[in-house]
Amino acid sequence: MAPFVTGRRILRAEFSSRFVVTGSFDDLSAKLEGRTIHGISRRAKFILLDLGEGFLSIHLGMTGRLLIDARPQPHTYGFFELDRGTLAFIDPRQFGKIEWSPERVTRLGPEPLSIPFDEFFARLKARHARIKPLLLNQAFLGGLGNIYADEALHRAGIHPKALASRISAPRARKLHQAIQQILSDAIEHRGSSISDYVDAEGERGEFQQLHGVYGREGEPCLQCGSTVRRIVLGGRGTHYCPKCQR
DNA sequence: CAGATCACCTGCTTGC
DNA sequence: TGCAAGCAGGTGATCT
Repeated sequence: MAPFVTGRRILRAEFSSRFVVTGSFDDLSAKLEGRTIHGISRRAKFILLDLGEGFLSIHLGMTGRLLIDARPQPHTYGFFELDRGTLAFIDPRQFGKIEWSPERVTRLGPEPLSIPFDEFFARLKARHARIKPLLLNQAFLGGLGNIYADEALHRAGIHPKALASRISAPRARKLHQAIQQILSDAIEHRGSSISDYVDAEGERGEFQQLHGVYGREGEPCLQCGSTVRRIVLGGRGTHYCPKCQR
């Protein structure tokens, strides 16, 4: 998306969901219209448009899409007309968020792809919590979601209910590597498209075909052949191999 | 503080 | 065929 939006001016911005945009639509439009997009970046799961004196934060939630030059379609709750082209935010469930310079972006934990092992291990040791829900806690680590938490734990051979503070250094090392590997691999395959996710051009990802446990309840573990199980942990579906993950 | 439950939404799948 | 229940990639409030 960077080559498409960098240096573009926002001519018009329109919003239409009280759930996606909290506060006044007109106030947000007024903040955006006429500004130039200096750059685009990512912090955890937030897409950030750098607008000079502030930034626009876009979170895709579960079903959000941010599309370049999309055709008109239902559930479009944010629409940006640029000096060249358009951006559309589409989100059927409206769990996504569009916000102006929100505080919450500053309260996120370290980036999983750049946190050093020593810091990761120290943070683990400080927590009396089960590892799976902890990995999903965005204040602990910013950016892991349900799919990649399950996949990373599977690659590392760690049970999702393991207590974070009791994970040994060698196993923490494996987990740290597994998290970085799974994210790198997923990015290389352009993400996991289970039902809704597409990139800015509307293209689906392919990584869902390489999931080891996520969405594979009742199927054999590709490592050992045991049956993949699904439990609920912290309110989230959790997939793991009972033999590989102790 | 950990963790469970619920709530915010729509839409698809499953089971009766 | 129809309908209700269950489930979904996220996050945050509230209660125990």
